[in-house]
Amino acid sequence: MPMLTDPVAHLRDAGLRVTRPRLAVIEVLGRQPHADVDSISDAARAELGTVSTQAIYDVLKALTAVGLVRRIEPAGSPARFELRVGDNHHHVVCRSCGAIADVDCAHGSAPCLTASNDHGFSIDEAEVTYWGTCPDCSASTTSTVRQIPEGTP
Amino acid sequence: MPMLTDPVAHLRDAGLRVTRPRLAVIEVLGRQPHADVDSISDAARAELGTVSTQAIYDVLKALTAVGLVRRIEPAGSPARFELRVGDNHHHVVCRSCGAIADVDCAHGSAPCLTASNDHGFSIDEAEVTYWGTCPDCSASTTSTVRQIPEGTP
DNA sequence: CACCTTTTCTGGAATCATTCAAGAATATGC
DNA sequence: GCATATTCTTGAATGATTCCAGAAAAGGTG
Repeated sequence: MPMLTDPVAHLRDAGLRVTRPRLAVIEVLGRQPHADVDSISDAARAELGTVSTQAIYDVLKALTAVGLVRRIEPAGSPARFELRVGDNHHHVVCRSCGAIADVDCAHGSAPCLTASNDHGFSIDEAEVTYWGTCPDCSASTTSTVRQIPEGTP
Repeated sequence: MPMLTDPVAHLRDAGLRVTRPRLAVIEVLGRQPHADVDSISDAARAELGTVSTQAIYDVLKALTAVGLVRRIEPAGSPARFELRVGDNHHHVVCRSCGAIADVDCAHGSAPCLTASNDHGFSIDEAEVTYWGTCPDCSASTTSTVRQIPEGTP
């Protein structure tokens, strides 16, 4: 992962000051991709002892603005963040537990960007969200939805 | 638009009671696709005289649950709703003004659903959001950002 | 057609994520 | 080392959405 080799250098390259909260956030995102603000705060606090929620929001905004971090926001779930990796990947979101995983689009590096360039919009990005059920949730909900315990005849 | 021929029948078919707020919401969505809750409330109130915000939310939830209405939620914007049409279309969202337009995916009726079925998720829907600039915003921001009116030499 | 049950609507308050504001602390260039 | 611009802290505000309990209305039934 070229992204994590030197967070300090990456911050400097982006013209951002190197601060402890920023390094902590980057470090956390390296370990937990798709984390939400809450998880990031918790993990960062575990590392630094204390960080304000504002600082986390500000850091994420700054990192997102320079493109070091990417913000994803699946419907119905708070914003999540991931280290920006060069490749053009998308996400699968679990309908029941909200888990997110990366998915490389089947069409190579520039998937689906060829919308029938409708309505005069100039399109610069195609974001694909796959909705489904994650392995864990599939396992616990065998076929249809049945809450009745096994032993009930 | 087969969807609008008889809202009453559609409600009945879906097993929902026919109430004035529901008819109003459907009627409004027929005229303003991609409306947010606020616009829907306003338009519905203009028609019925008075409707509580709750009623609007409840109606939208009920209609969405039975599939008569589809909820879309582009990042950074409140939820928007559209009458569920059978075809599998996607949306272009304008980055500066938030305008939304429908886009038929270039791949026919089941676009991009062929994600490299990663991580064991069972995928049932692919949602594509195109991000760009709408004609109006493109026009007012000619090349770089310039607010200077045309007549200024 | 009147009645009864279920579902829906009203009004008000609560929640969650996110943002705003003003001052204190800190990183960086000279 | 110091000055200054940027970043972090604390505390409160905002906006969308949901929860709650009671009043009203819809639709099937006798």
